[in-house]
Amino acid sequence: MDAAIACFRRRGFHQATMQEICAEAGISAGALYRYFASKAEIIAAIAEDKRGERDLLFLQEAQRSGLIEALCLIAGDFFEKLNAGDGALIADIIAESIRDDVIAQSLSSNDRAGVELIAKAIRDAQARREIDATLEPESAANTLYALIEGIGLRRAFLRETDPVAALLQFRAAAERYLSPRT
Amino acid sequence: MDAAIACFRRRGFHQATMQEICAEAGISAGALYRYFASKAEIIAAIAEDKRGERDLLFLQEAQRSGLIEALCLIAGDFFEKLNAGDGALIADIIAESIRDDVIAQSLSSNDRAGVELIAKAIRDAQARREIDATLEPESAANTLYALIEGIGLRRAFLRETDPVAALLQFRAAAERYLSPRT
DNA sequence: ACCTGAACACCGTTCAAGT
DNA sequence: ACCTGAACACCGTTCAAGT
Repeated sequence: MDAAIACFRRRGFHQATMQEICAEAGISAGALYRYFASKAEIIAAIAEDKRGERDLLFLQEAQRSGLIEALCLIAGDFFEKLNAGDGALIADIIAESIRDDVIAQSLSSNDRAGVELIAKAIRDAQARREIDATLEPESAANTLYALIEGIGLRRAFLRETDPVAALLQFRAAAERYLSPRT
Repeated sequence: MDAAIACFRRRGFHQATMQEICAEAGISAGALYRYFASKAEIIAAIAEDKRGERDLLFLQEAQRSGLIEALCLIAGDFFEKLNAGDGALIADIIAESIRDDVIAQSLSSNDRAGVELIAKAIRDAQARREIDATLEPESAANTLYALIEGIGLRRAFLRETDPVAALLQFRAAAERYLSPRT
């Protein structure tokens, strides 16, 4: 899987060949297909593997510095990845997920867990009167996720991937979106 | 190009073959390569062709019903497309744009024109005191675009492509984002 | 039980040959 | 000048043969 990550990052999902991944991993094509049923399944495994240990960090930051700082942690991470050249790969994963039900299912459970985590932090922040109490937590968490991904992909597309500028844009939008109504 | 659209919609960008497009168009492979230098160039031509006549409609709606209704026109259009099954193709186009500088350049000029259009409508709405006057128009236009694309792609990924629900989500977020500060 | 790597089916692209 | 379609180089995947 490390070999596949290296190859995909270097050449993108569709450009990287199974032969290259085999060479990088030091195994034959037959052996690779013993562990992954297809090329698409390799992405699914990679993406699934990427989340997890960040969850704890997020909740800690939400308690210590507030919801928006915690969101900026996630957003900043994502923008760094895009700036490092993973944009096309991320878009490939999205495309592959939209097309393939099996991949979508294996990724969306992970995604829903992330949304639930943010929703929980939103409820905490509402209890602390830090943000608007009339926001529906799940829906707001989803919207914030969409905003992060949308800003990141747009910036990759427009070749404006400076992660600091991207984070400023997200922070400003999130503050407006979350601030209490009058 | 109509043949390519039909094939891409039916099977996706990477799954559709040049042979299929040739058959659908009723020409040979050689003839196709007389008009398009590569498969990637066909997407670029399609995407470039898609905008244009909507611009006038947007400005009229912005004048008649306000900025948010006009934005909902664009967003609704986009969500309809995703619900009709174009999500994977759109993600493919984004991935291809991020990877390929030539495609990115040909698409981004069109994209910038769209952002400029929204920015203009934002300035008008600010003059009418309809929305927050402290928003920077270009940056806000970009953020709204990112929000539309982010919501749409996320919903396609999560298999929740009902365009009415998507539009409600966008409208609520846009209202919060644009409303005057206190 | 697990791996190898040649072979298979198929792809995007080219170009000599036609009209 | 423009088109045809067989041929080329190369891809993801398989499977008989090895260890």
